[in-house]
Amino acid sequence: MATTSPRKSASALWKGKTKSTLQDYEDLNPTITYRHLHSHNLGVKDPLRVIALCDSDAFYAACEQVRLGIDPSVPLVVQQWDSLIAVNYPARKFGISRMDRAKEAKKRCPELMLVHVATFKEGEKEPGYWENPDSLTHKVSLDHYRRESTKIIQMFKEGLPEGEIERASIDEAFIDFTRPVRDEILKRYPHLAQVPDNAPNGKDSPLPPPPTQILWNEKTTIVPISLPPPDCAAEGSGIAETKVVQETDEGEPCTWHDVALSIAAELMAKIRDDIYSKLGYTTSAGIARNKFIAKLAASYRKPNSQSVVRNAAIPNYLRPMAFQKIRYLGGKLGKAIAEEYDVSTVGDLLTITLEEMQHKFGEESIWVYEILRGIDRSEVKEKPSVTKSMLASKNLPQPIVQTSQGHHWIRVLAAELALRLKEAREAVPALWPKSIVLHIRQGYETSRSKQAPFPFSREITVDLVASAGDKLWKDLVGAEGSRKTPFKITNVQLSFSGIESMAPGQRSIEGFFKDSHGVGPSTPSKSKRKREDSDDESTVPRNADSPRASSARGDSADTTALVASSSLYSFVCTQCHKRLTLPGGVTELEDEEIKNEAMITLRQEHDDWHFAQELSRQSSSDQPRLAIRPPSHPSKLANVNERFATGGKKRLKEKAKPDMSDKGIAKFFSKP
DNA sequence: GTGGATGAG
DNA sequence: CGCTCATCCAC
Repeated sequence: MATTSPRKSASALWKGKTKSTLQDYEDLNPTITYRHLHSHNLGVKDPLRVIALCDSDAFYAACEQVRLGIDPSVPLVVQQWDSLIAVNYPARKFGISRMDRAKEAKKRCPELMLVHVATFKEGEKEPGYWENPDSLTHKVSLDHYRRESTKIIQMFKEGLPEGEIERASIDEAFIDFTRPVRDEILKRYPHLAQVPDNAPNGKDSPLPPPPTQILWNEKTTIVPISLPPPDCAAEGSGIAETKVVQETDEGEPCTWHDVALSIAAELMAKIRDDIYSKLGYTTSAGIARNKFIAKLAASYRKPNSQSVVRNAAIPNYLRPMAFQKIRYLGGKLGKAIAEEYDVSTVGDLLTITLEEMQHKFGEESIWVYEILRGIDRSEVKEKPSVTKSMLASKNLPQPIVQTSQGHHWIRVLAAELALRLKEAREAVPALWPKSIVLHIRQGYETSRSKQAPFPFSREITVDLVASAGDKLWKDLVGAEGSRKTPFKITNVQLSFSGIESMAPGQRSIEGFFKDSHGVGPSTPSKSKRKREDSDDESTVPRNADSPRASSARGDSADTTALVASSSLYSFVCTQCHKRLTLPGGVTELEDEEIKNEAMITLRQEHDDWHFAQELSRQSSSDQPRLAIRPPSHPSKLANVNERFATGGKKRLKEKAKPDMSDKGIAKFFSKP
């Protein structure tokens, strides 16, 4: 095979090595063949792979500066209560940092502009920028920043229809330039499209020599090969201005991969320019062969800049770096490694053989081993545009001691969740959280939580969410309250989980009775079976199989109509002609009010069901991409490790696990 | 499915 | 610091 597996070569190479040599980095200078260039599916093994990480400079501060139309040169910070959550670059010149209090900052720079984040307060449906937000009564909202972030991501996608985009956080995205860059290479060097007749090995012949000089984008910094950066995390460390043309750096010949990097740099610069002119945000980007290096490169020079790390520059770039700064090594695992070998830099760890590391930290250490050598095979993978959960959380400077205060905060949190879900539905139709969860933390104790199914509803109101939250609150705190145990709640979190676009026939009226009126437990099997029966039939709503369908009146704006029979709590849907009846457990109740309420709910939920189905039908024809794209996998570390552990292609076998359960790396990613 | 722990930004 | 989000795992 022309494409040699880096994994194989790395592990084969390392038997018994005690000192790192240039050979360690053979992966960094692969031979590139016509097959490589012409192939479309090499993925992470593509030797011409080019990845960028682009992040917004002092994002929250920039959002406020843009929102308020402030001149970008004025020092500005975003505050949350008394502390700072974002400091723009002009303000940093005054020595202001995120750890400062608002008072300190103002003292350092009297002209400083302080903007408080938007907050929710009880009774308001939307967050606002109030005069005197108080942490005792308000809750911060990051909504505006989320929306601005979405705009930026959208511009990446529009500017690069061929590139894969992965939103990494609210202010960062990875971009896979491999495909657009390859297209451009073939356009600029058309002779590469044809394998020459005299090529010794056909498609597996190496490409002809690349150009000896590269015209780097003028706004791009090229990380030098020989001279390692003064500090790995040299954020804004005044590095000399770059030249318009960089010749082959220090005699290191250009490669086709360098050509690829330079094209990516042009594309990246163009998009960043666009983002600035259209949205007003400056960004910093890193461009390199994989996500890991791209991420480091992005902070090589900030703000409003971009940096390229050529493969040849990687060894010296990584060697002096404190490895605990590397993503996923910042926690317990990094600490354990540091202590085990009593070292701190990447260079220190290069002397550790793969076998040694795996013996100590398990099979999966191959991931760390390769990262240290500039290898990172994680993919740039678009994440689902909506997150699977939504959390609104509030720390209570003044602990809650009675339940009435609980209801207050739940209402505030519910308002936020309701708004966010509503907004999310603007993008993805028929979104529905399967559960609602309430977490509380008391003092030092570990937090407890309760969850419950959340009914589908077309209209997400504060009341709906708050009442669900209140029930959970009663479950959690009610016991304590009634026992008259004093409680001090220091944190409250309300969240939606299991958010998905509604699949038809999912949820009906069950939750209403069970949760609102306590009917469920007494007649659980009965009401449950009823529900399922009606669902099963609802799955084929087009079939007008109800004998009484003709009695339905079709002239209403509603899709359903009540049957005028007072003894029977049922109705026939005008759309699917299906009769829906209240569960037995409910009709046996005395309370007319509840039964009427139940009818309304039943009808509303049935309408909602049709509504959701309609929407999901539209969306599936609107966005065929979703069906065509490969399924998104959990990604990240676990899967990367999985692939390594199994040789790159096969599924993970059961047997791999016992080995590392004991002292393996695995335990550092979970609880001890 | 639930509930807790951990980590990143 | 305070807040949001994701993943993993034991139960």
